[in-house]
Parts: sequence; C-alpha cells; structure tokens
Amino acid sequence: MRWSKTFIPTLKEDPADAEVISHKLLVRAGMIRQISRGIYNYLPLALRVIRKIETIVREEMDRAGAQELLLPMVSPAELWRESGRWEVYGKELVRFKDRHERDFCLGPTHEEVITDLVRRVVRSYRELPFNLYQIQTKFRDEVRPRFGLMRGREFIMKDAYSFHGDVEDCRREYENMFHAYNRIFTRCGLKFRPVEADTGAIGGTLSHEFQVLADTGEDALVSCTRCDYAANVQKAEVKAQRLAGRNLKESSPPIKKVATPGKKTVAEVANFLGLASERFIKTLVYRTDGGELVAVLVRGDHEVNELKLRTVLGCQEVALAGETAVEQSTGVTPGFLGPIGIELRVVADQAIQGIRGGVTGANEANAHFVEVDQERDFTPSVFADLRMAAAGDPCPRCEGGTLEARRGIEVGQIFHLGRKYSETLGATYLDAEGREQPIEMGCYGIGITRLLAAAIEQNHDGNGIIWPLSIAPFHVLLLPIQYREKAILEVTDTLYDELRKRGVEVLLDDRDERPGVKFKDADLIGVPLRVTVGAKGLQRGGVELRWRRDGNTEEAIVGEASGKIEARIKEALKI
RNA sequence: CGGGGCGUAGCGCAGCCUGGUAGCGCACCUGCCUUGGGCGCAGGGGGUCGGACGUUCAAAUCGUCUCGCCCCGACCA
Repeated sequence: MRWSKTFIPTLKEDPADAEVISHKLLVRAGMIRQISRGIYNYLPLALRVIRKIETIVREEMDRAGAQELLLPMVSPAELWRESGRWEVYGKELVRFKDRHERDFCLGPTHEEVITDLVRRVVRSYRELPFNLYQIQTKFRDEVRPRFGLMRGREFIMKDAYSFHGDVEDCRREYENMFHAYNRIFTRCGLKFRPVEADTGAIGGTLSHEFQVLADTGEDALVSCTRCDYAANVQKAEVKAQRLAGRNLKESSPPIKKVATPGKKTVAEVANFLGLASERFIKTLVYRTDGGELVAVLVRGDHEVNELKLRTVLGCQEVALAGETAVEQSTGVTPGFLGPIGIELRVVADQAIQGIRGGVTGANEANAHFVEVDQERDFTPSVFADLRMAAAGDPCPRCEGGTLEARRGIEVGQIFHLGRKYSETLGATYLDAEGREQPIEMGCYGIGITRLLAAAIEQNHDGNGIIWPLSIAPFHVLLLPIQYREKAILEVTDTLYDELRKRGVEVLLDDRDERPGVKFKDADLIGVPLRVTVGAKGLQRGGVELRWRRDGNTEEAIVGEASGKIEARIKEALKI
C-alpha cells in the first residue's frame, strides 16, 4: 500500500477525550475515531490488525475442531424471555420494537440464539459433540463505556459454544479450548496468563480468564511464583494458615478498653495506639439481598472479598450497609464497631480464628478494646475464607510458593456452562438408553477489539505503538527520504515491488513530507521493521533496516535488500 | 443513577470571573527556501462560540433548560 492513497489520519497531539494509552495511540495513529460514546469507526489500519487477529483465531479454532457460523445480531425477545434473561439482563440489553411492535434486542452474547438453533436440530447422542463459533459485532449498552476499545458498547467478539452428551466430554472440550486459547494469544505475540475466574452472570461451574499482562489492566490478579496457579483476585483462594507467631501468647491479659477519640480507620487507630494493623479485627456491616445486616470480620490489613462473602452467606447480593443503618442497628458509628457484644450475626475470616492480643472497636463511640482473645471473648457463627488474596500470601496449591500481584486485561474467557441454558431452553437429546437428557454446554469468548487495545497497552513506548509482528498492520514500512529524487525513487519502487512479490506486507510512505514527519509517523503507527532509503545510505549502496521494538539497525546492500528483509520477517514470524 | 469536569476553526487550547461582536499553536492554501527525527520566512482562507429560551442598548461571556463528550463511583459474558 502507498501511504498517500491510504486513509491514515495521524495526529500530532493526544485527543482530548482519551485517557488510557491505547485509546490515545489508536486515535493518534489514525486507526479509530469515535462516533458515539463507546462506539468507534475502524479505519483501514485498525481493520488490517483486526483481520490479522481474526485469522489467527479462525486458524486455531478450526484446528481445534470448531466450526464457524454466523448468527444474527438481532434476536427476538421470546428467546430471552424463555431463558429469563429478558428480565434479568437490565438496561445493558438494547431493546427495540419492529414495525409490528414486536420486541427485539441487539445481541450482547448468543447463548439463547445458539441453544435455540441446536435444540431444533439435535435429537440423538450420535449427533454430539460439536463446537460452533462466530466472529461478530456485539452490542452491550454498558453503564459506563470507557478507555477506548477496552470497554466499548459495540465491539467485535469471537464466541464459541460447545454441546456434549456428558460432563466428561464437556470438560475435555474445555481443556481443548484452554489449549487453543493459549496458542491464539501466544501467536498474537502477547504476554498473558490464564487465571481461574468467577463465572459471573453467564453462570456455570468452571471458568478461566485469559489476561494480557499490563500495569494499566482493569483486573487484579495473583499468580504463584513457584507453580502455575494464577487467579483473578475475585476468585483467588486464601490458604488457611496457622496463626502468625506474634499473635500467639501463652496467656491473655485481661481485655482492656482504651480511649481512641476520633480514630476511626484501622490505620488511624493503629498509628494512635502504636500497634500493627495485623492485630486489628476489622468489623464491617453488610446488608444481604434478604435485608439482613451481618457483621463481617477480617484482619485489619485484609480486605473483604464480597464474592466469597456472598457464597458464604448464600445470597446473590451484598453491599456495605451504610453509616445510618449501622448506627440504627448497633448504636455506634462504623469506626468503633467490634464483635464483642454486637447484636448481629457475625461471620469471620479464617485469619480471625484464635487471635490473641487483638484490637477491636468497643461498640461505643471513641473507644476500642485491646488484648482481645478471640477464643475467650467472642464466637462468630462461622469462620471461612472471606478475604481478598494479596501479594505475599502463600500459594493455595503448592508448598512454599508465594503469590505475587499482577494486573491484566481480560481478553478471553472460557466457561463450563453445564445445563444452565439447555435446561431452561429445553435443548435435549436421547442417550444410548433412549432417555432424554439436557445437553452439556461450554462457551468460549475472545474480545477481538479489546485484544487490539490490550496489545497496545502492553506494547508501546513514548513514541507510539510497537506491534507484535504477527498482528501488525504491515510487516515493513518503506520510508524514502526524498521520494521525488530519481535515484531514491527507483530504488524504493524496485524494493517495494520485490517485497510484495516475496509476500512481505509493505507500506510505502510515498508522501512528500520532511523526514522528521515520516519518522515520527512511522514510530507512531508501530510497523515492526522500517526500511529507510536515503541519499546517505545509497552513497554506500545500501538501505537501512531498523526494528521498531529495540531500535536495532543494520544495513542491506540494495541488490540484496528484499531477500534479506524477507528472511528477517520470516525468521521473526516463526518465533 | 450519584458526584465532578468540558463543549470556542480540522486538532489542541486561551478568552468567560469583570458583557462591547473572537484569538493562539498545529494543520490547511500560495510563494520562496529546506530535506536522515514533527524545518524557516512571507502572504492567505476558514468559526451560527453545542443547541433553545431568557436578561440586556449589546451575550462566547450572565440566567434557565436541553444535547453531547470525559473522569470518579455503583455495574460488567
């Protein structure tokens, strides 16, 4: 492609409405433009990257035995009413009526549609298993779209759904997809990590997220330094530990009430009393979806994991009760709560068990208890894993490993769905004994456009994007310094033709711009290999090859350049 | 939905508080010059100041309403 004939509107300055680096660079590199909040135009350069990613995804999905199809973007309300999600999904589901006043929605995901298709076809176990996927535009009316392509309302996604006669086979396919996903993200040239994940609103029993590692990621992860355990902090287990020695004392001195005027947070009280925050027992009051208020205890240096709390309390929703509700139910403001004498059900994190020499609120204003001995002074209704895992925790899976904290961008997630949709939508088959059974299902998603943004979050520098070669819009940027000079033009055009014949994807910057402008744009759009043709080099009979990622350069003799470039690209693509 | 911020030329911004009919940089056009990291000089074109209503002799500026966009929070296959 010739730059002058390609629509690449680059920008010198950051757009005012962009916050994160991938958003800024995507706009500045002339790849996307916003048309409405969370909705973007994909310009030619972006589309080339999208196609590259899609090709990798297709090749690996096909290799893994899945088949591509294409479901409609619009689906009828009846299906969603049948699954119950018409009511449950809320405003994120964009609904509209056709001219006959019939309800429809834009598909935010396609479990209903695919399950409907399959239930109309499959009759026998002989027809199972299979895995169907599509690459398609989805629409979710996100509460708050943000960060450019990272969280748009409209986005491109690959979604796959598999159907099986039994759980074991469904698990086998889950493993199959797990490996396919590893290959896909590896081929995309990304540093990523599969992590154990919560199943969320999709439902199901087993799930992994594929997280592209980037400090700017929205998701917090923990991973073991020793084994391959990794999990979203939402999901990460905390290993039950024996008490830390400093909390153990042979005998407990009597409990003592101390004045802590105006000191509400753990940090304030710890500082005021000169005691470490691990010795604190933090008391938080949550309201369940049933309306009950529950006191939740975690150590002062720990955070409550609301997901775990929901599971332990057996409810769908929990939320901090709020100051007013706390005062009404306990007679004290949140900063001075404690488990001793509180009139609420008390649940405690496992780390609270057996604490001696602890500190808690005294359930009266401006006072705390010290020298609290859990076994002597209070008994929660249950001890459980209720806290957020944190860096430094011992690994829950191996001996001697330690968890470290990472941040990631979720670009894929796989689920073992089980029978959730097949049961509600009546997708069944007859087994070998002639009994009707609900189909076992799995589903597997990859956010294509989010992957594009994540790749940039992970691969950029102060000058712009640094594309991994496998998903770069072009392999080579051919940059003549003075394209109107005959000698340079001839060498450039010859090289351009030869490279194209050799199957190298090359963008020729044929614009009549000053070198500085071209170099800056070259760095900005991030094409992996830059080939500069200039008078300086030609005097020595050569052109300059320069890698975007590390700035390494080498000279190639004009006559040998195209062969050398092809070799370098092929070599780099193999890795 | 709650909180905060911003809409002025294609892009990035100033002007608004204290009302008097719009400016800067980049980009764009013309000419000269220059050509290995966003050149230089000279000249030039382009804006119903997001929209509506109001106050006023007079509104980018003050008031009310409205639309759009951004950030934080709640939310999220």
